[in-house]
Amino acid sequence: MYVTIKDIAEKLGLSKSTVSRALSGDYLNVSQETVDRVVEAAARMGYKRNELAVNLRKRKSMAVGILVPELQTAFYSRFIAEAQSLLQKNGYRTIIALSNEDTTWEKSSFGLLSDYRVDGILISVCHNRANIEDYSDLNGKQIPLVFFDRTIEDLPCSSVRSDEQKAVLSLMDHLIARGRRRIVHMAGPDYIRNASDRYVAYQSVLTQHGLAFDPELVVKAGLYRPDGFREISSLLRSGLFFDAVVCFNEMQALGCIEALQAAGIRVPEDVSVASMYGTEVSSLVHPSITSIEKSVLRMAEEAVRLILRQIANPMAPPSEVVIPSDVVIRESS
Amino acid sequence: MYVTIKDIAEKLGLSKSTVSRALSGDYLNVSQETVDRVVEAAARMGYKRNELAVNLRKRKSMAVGILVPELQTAFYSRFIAEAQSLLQKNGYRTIIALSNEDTTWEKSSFGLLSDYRVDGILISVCHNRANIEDYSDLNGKQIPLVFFDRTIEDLPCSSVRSDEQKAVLSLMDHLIARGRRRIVHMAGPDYIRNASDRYVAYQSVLTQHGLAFDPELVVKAGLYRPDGFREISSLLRSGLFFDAVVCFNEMQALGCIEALQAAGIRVPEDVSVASMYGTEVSSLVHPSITSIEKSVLRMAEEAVRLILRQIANPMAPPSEVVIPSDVVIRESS
DNA sequence: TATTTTCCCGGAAACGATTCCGGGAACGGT
DNA sequence: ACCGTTCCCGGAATCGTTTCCGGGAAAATA
Repeated sequence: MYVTIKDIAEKLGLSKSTVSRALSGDYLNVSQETVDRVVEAAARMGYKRNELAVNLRKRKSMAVGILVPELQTAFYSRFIAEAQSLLQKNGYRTIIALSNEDTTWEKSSFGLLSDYRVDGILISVCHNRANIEDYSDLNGKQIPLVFFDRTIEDLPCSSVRSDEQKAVLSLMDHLIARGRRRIVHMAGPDYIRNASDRYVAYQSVLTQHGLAFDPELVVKAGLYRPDGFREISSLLRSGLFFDAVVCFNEMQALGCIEALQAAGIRVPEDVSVASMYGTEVSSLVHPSITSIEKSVLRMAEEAVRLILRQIANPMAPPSEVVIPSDVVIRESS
Repeated sequence: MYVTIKDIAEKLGLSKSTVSRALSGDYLNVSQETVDRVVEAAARMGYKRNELAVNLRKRKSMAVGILVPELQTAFYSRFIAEAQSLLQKNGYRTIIALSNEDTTWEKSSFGLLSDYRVDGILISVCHNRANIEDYSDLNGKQIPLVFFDRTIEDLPCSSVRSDEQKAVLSLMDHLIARGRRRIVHMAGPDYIRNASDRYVAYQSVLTQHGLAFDPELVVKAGLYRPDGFREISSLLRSGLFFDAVVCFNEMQALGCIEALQAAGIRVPEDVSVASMYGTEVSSLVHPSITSIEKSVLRMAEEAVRLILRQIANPMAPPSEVVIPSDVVIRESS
């Protein structure tokens, strides 16, 4: 079915070794004439290298995997595009795999990547994860890992994330400057590093500004639109006073705004809403949502740099890179 | 580094063959006791099958590739999720690859997939494609192909697409029922089957309803937000009268609406806007956009069904599946 | 001319699995 | 006691490639 190196060798009366050398550009050990003949024959016969065999033999693949939880969020699709193009410049190909925010899927996708013996993996962990044991398993496979965006604590791996602390700081500074005093913090799952970082920052900003910390203003919510809607609705029913909300993400913020508007509360006149990390959707909806912009490009650059370093020297100590991000003020605040 | 079948064999004093059989569940040719020993040892030693070797030996990979132009559009990310889960149910894994709407990328991604000897590929072609020759090349590789959503004409491959004709029909029926008479048709690139289908349908609907066909109402536009904005702006400047616009996609529609509103024209009171194929963004923006909903699930189902059939029997004649889609009426019309 | 170096190339062993083939042991039937 | 089955298992080939090793011929040096 496929034409192999052996076919070429037989047709040309050469050995497999020579053909392989000619094709791989080992110009020291094969005459120019032979190279020409082989290359010509290969092209004519429609030869295509079997990467499976190459990888098996070389025990590596010149490919890195990118494992993301989902693709709906523009951040991930952009990251993939950027990282892919950077990796390609360095001679690496990419295999994209999904975890669908699910532990089992994640494991199986990781399996796919390691089965194909990728030389490294860029991974953003899925949300509904119970423990980090599996990740140390993954890490135990000796395959270079770089966590990005959603990172895991206490794992001796390199990671790239955005500066959650500073992001929260800027966002809250902005709100406080607008005269807001009672700011609701919608927390995310706390095994995600980002989430805990934000929570810490939230508290420290309050004390910095001499504002009281009210635990009732901290609500744990799911990550999607209905979650935001539900939490804010129940908060409103409870009669608690608040004048601003900082959400975990855009969709949550959307739900918040809908809940507020449904209750006849004006945004941003009565209550300001802001989102950590928004995509273009933030600017499309009405009112458009004040949010933090992650620098996809820089994160991709760092992640690629780190994985390449790790591949080149697996013993290199892991490093954590933190990327600053900007707050974009829009109508909702 | 990795523990192999040979390691297990040596540790247990068995041959590689026996270990392989025990592990692959060939219970006829190996005693239960040996199976148990092998399985136990494999688990204890952390054995992981090298799929590369298996695929090399079996000459197939039990993997199918999904090649999409981009991931920003929710349609593709959803399609991938659906198709992936269906394929998994059938024992296939998936490799996702991107073309980034670029011919060169597409070729290289296709190369990646065929290098890895995937058993089949689901592909949605990229837009800025000059000719279809490359696709016949791809087809010549003897690897089963199924085109989905964006299909190519005149290629002996199976394909799955939505019913553009009927979609245009429903959308225009709706607009005409609303009293619209001069409907602008924003055309897409005509080498894409979807686009030409729509154009034909546009014309036939007009004659069906006894409306005049005005070539000036047909504008060729790019596929993104600024394109919609630009085209409608220039149309407005030209002074041509129209009371409705049917866009190629959601982003284009968004641009249209912005252009109209910028000119002080009300949507939908003065001009209705509708989009072929919208995602949730259509429902989030204000005014929300009337659009056609493609049935991602059904398309994924059909695509997977076709590729599996083609893999099982490469000689099976190609078939074209057309999937109906629904019009969702929102504020913009 | 004899010896060393250089230049190409072939043979063979890997890489890690599957699978065909055949053979020894145990077992039942005559 | 002999033969035919059945049950397990090992040996070896195979998938397509790379790469180490070594060898023969030509070229360069002594």
